[in-house]
Amino acid sequence: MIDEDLAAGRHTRVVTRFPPEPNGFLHIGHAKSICLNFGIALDYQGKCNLRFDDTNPLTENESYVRAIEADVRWLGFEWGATAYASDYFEFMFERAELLIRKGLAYVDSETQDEIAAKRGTIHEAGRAGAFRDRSVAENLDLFSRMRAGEFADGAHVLRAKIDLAHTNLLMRDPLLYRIRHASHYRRGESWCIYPMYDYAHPLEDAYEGVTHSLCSLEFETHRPLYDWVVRETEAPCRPQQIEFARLVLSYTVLSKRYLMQLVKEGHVSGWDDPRLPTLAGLRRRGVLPQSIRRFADMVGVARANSTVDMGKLEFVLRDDLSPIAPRVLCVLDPLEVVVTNWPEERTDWLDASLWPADVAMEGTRRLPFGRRLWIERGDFAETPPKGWHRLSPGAEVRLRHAYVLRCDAVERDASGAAVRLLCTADLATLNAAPVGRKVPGTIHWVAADHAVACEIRLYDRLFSTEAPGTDEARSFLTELNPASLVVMRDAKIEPSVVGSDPVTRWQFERQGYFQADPVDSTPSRPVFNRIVTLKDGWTKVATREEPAAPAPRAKAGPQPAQNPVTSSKRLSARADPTHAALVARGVDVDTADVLAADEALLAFFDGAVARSAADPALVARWVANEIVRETKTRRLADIPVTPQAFGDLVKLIADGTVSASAAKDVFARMAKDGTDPGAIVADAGLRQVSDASALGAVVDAVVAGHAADVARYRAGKTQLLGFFVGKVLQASGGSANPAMVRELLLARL
RNA sequence: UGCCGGAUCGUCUAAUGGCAGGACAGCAGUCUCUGAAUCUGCUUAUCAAGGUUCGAAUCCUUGUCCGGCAACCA
Repeated sequence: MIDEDLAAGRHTRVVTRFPPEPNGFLHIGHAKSICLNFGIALDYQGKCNLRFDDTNPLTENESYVRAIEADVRWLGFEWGATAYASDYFEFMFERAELLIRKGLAYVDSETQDEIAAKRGTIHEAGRAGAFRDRSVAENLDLFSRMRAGEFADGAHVLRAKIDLAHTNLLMRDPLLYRIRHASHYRRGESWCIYPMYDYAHPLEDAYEGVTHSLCSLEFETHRPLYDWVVRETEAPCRPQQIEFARLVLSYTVLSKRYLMQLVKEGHVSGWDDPRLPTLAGLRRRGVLPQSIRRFADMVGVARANSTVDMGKLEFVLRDDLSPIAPRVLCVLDPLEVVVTNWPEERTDWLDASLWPADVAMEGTRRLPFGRRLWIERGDFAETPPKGWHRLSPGAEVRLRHAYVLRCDAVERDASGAAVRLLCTADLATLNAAPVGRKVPGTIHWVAADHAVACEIRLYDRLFSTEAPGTDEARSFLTELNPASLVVMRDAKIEPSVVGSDPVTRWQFERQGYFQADPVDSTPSRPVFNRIVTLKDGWTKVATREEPAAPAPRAKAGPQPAQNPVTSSKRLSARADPTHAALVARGVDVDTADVLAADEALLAFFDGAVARSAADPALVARWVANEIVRETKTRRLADIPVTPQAFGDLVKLIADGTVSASAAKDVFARMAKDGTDPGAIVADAGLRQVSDASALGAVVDAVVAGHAADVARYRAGKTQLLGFFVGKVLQASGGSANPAMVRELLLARL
């Protein structure tokens, strides 16, 4: 779209903007918009402004401005000077006066309720209020007194004078300004009237020379108003509003209202709670900004509402972290192991690689090994399930980077729970495979005497349902995942990690990716946040014994065939004598439905038939397809094609001078500039070639030139026929007789 | 029920009227001192019915379903 605008000369450079309102924190949905806007600017070597849409003094403040700037910078984008809508108030005011002078805006002194009542409904037109026809002079006077502070809040508003009967409610004299005696965080008391979004936003864009104003789908119905403001205020440039679908992510919420409620009511620890999808939360959790950017790229931009699977984000997180996260050992839920064949006082320092073979990084650390160890409680099972690869009585596992260990005995507490494992290490297995047997599993561990106690915060999805907040019957709070935060206060980590650069993202082997909490972690009491888990193939296997998943939801079967006679629209159309007359002339009923429904179209058809002398059925088909398409974007009268010219075109088709596909190209040009069809055909060399030997040569050339594709076709990929037809048509400049080409190809292939 | 949008694998997203492709997820296998990663292979989609066309996800018609819109919020 932008390419088109540039090509058409509508713009010479691209300017976009990201326009947050400073009344909340940015979340990953905003990140999508930021990446889009800044990304387009980067792609086209244009620029993207960061502009605060601060036109409502009641909810906005400076701290949000700072937080938002920090978030955008963190994401990795740069901009010139930060812009503020509140800097344009004077400009907006002047343009409002211009509207008043043009008779396109007026001061309305009715109450909010009266205005709402008179706006009408989707079924009824609105009614004019008592003040709609005030004189320009009176409006100007009132408006300047509004600004001067002579009136109380709500006493007057400035409204655009557009159309109270407009089918789009937003066009029914929308409010432009309201009185608000409030202190603005930047302008203080200097203004007491504030512009509304629909008025302010287009002017902000125009003021900054924005070319493409990207916003979310719900503003679609605002576009006519946006265009109206740009046009009628005679704005310095003509920005174009383009809508796209906002991001919806499963298992979380992305609405300002919900996020605010979670924070205000203390369901989370603050805007930067690592469970929140806010950029502040994601950052504190340890997420890399590049992952957010990659995720934004991955989800794409479209105009269809959709919900992106949280799993996609998690994939990017893991994928970006794996190559940069050193691997270390940390036991979350410790269970004591005594290596009975290891001397009491002896500690060996083992060299252990920080990186797996598939990561192109090098480095090792010293890992202590002693008689007492911690292993993960979950890695031991008294009665192992089928397929268990870990420790159980009598069984062996590999201790990562160390020895193969066998469990000989289990010590239990009064309740029978295991409290200590007595094990034997096979001392011949350091950096060596055990002899005569396979040890299926490897587990992580930490030497008890050198372990550092730490706190681990395990974050999971904030909600346990896929689409929280969509069930009207209950509060979204009931959908919170009670296990979204699990704190392991007694975790043990290997000593090498302590004292490292706090921004390091670690992989705790077999657990996930972690980073020290930037707020709560101290050298004496390290605290780590889990960024994301590792993919877990075992729990999947272990839980698979459940009853078989329900059959995929039944695909909507074929809908019942339309019975033409049951469609009321068609029924009435067919009762029409015009319809009957068309059918009598040979036009098929479906096409007749289309023509009979529109008088202008019918007249056009008649004109074309008269000129072409061709079969009315053929003319009707071409009118019903080609002309009707053009009328989607403009009125029939605005199409520079006369019924006569169209009749000429159909004549060319009817007598075989041009093929149907060439005729479409011809029509496209006619529709653009009204050129005579005969001239186009001559000019572009579209006269249909039906000479078998001439076409045969072209077909042979194409077949010879695409040997690989020919082989695929012969191997059964018959869909390629269309590809070959296309190639031949292309080679002939669009003049070949397609039906004949097809025949020839079929014979050759 | 007025206006405006939208509909392609389970999910997200591509395809000047010419090979329905990619990613995630899933499945199977490979490998493994991380049940991770890697590697290999596989399954799965054009909302429906008509029409136009040599050829339709794409154009036309009708219908179905979904979303948005009636704040002195943005």
